[in-house]
Amino acid sequence: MKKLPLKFYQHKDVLHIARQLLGKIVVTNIDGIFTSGRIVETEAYVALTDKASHSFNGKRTARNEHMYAPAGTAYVYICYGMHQMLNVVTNSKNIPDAVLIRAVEPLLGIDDMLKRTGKVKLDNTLTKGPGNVGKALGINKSHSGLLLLDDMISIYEDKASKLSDDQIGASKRIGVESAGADALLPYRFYIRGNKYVSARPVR
DNA sequence: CCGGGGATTATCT
DNA sequence: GATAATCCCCGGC
Repeated sequence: MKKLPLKFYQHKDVLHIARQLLGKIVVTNIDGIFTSGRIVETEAYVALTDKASHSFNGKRTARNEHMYAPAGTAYVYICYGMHQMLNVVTNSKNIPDAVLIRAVEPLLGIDDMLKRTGKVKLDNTLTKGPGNVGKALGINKSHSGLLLLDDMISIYEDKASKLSDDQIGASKRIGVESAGADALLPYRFYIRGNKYVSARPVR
């Protein structure tokens, strides 16, 4: 396996990247512990025009600063005071497009992921939903700003698992009701039938 | 299986 | 002081 190149993240269409990230492998190497998972659900946040994005209308604060970093940077923030949310920054420097990693299918280091989450046995709740992804992979806010080509958090291409269009579903995003009309945009992507996907597709 | 509500605190106004 | 890109548990069917 090889890491996704910067060029992958520099694509101008964040929706395209959100779809292409499905099936890719996230690997973390944190405090000497390797864990990994296959991405099965993502959401795109579109620079400037998207009311659901932290960077809507060019908003820029200490929290979302890394959304303005170059493509291929990790943006990690805390949600509801406790959940560490992993995002991939795309497009180019100062264009705050990002993709939220909403769910993965656990691969390596399942025992360590169980320890981190305090769970006793593997089931679909281990890495279902963005808060659980961050917790299981050992990701926290201090990792925001790291380049995904470094070794702490990286994403690999898995040539063995190419997805066809009919394996990919789309829906409105989750938990962004306050974004008004933008909450209805079909910016959420998932692998159909995968049990780690965080919610049922909305019709 | 599904919906409601509490937990918990960084962040922004 | 209010809100939040969530999660878990509980009760009802």
